[in-house]
Amino acid sequence: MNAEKIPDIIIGRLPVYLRALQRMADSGLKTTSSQELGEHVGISAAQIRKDISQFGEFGKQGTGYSIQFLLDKLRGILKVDRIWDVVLIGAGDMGHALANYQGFTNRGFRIVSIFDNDKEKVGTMIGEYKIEDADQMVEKIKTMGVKMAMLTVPAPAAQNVADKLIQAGVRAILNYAPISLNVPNNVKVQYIDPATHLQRMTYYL
Amino acid sequence: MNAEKIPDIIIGRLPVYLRALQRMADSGLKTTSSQELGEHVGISAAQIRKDISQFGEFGKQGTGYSIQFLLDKLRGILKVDRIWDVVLIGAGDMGHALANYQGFTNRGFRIVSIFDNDKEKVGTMIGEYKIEDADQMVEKIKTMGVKMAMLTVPAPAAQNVADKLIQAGVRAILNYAPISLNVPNNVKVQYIDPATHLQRMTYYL
DNA sequence: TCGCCTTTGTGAAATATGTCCATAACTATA
DNA sequence: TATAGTTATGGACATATTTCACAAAGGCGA
Repeated sequence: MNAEKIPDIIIGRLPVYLRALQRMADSGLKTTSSQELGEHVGISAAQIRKDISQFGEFGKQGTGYSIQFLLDKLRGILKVDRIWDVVLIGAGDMGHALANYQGFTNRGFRIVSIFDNDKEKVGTMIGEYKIEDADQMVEKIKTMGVKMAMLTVPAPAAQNVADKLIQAGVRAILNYAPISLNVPNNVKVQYIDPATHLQRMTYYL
Repeated sequence: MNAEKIPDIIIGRLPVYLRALQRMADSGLKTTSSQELGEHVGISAAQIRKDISQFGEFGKQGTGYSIQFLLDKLRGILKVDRIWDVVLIGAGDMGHALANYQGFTNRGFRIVSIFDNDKEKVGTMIGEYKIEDADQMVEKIKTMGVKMAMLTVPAPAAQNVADKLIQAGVRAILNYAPISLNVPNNVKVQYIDPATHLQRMTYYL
């Protein structure tokens, strides 16, 4: 119905719905149902309906959901109906992979700067980006007003860099360093650590 | 008390504890408490105690936990007290970054083969690995008996490759392709999609 | 228009997860 | 040995999340 307090776990599923709906739209479909969407993303139809109904009545009985309408609504809810500037810290292998990744732009994000503290790397190019000096990171982030960062520095440096990012005004960090970050309540962190993800599956093997 | 049926959500936290404990051990600490560990990983002490106590009485009242003992126990529970062979499918930028990543070996994993379907790439090297032909993927995986795979192919190819992996006996997939995979119940998938992770945070900005 | 089919939205019930707290166990100190 | 200070354990309690099941609404064909 309305947006009192939406649990984070629901927010976490919306990007998955969004991704699946985008694929359906791309393949020319116009409508879908909670049943069909659920089969695509591996989530029960009831849960999808409940999740969506938190934000309004977006479906039609007997018909299901208009894909384009639902896409627009979800993008609005997640605030990816705009382009977010993101900075990338760390120009190692992972930094290169992210800098070259073509999948950000049509999903609401744009890398605006890449920083590294290795003076050898500063000034060199990654694709269209010139690597900037980490010494100027805080000032530049403040100037640009960037709120999101991707962190691909070595683990021992990560907390220190995160502190600086937060000081510079960053409020959301996608952390590739294999370490838990200590951040204030008003800062969000998402963790990507392949070894951790693999370890989460071995239990079941 | 014991291992009747451990919720997946608990299994998911164990690798995080493991990672933090490993860091503590590396810095020379011998014991820790649920309180201290919780501060490191951002989880309440009560929850950590409850999680750990699912598997046995690993702590000592008044003292806390022996870091080395708890490390051993967690590794045993997660079955990362051994080395798992992993295949990497897709030799793009992300595949390169993973192939060069040094963080797998001391956390229980070893990349044993890299496959790509681009004949131009087959035979070329990534570090110490020679890229192999995807046509022979199924057979080779079967021969090696590999149970885990990392998937870094383009989204349109991912489901098809996943089907082949499963046919070859793979039971756990770390999926970097931005698409939900349809897999049988006895196969585990973990998703890594930077755009999805970023979209999970914009809601709060 | 009238049935019949489909599908949503949603309270209620069922599960699952997280927190609290009383108790017991251990350390350290005197 | 006694006492004070820590800390794990585990059961009770509180919250959160998921599933169920059904009324209501829309589509479609006769």
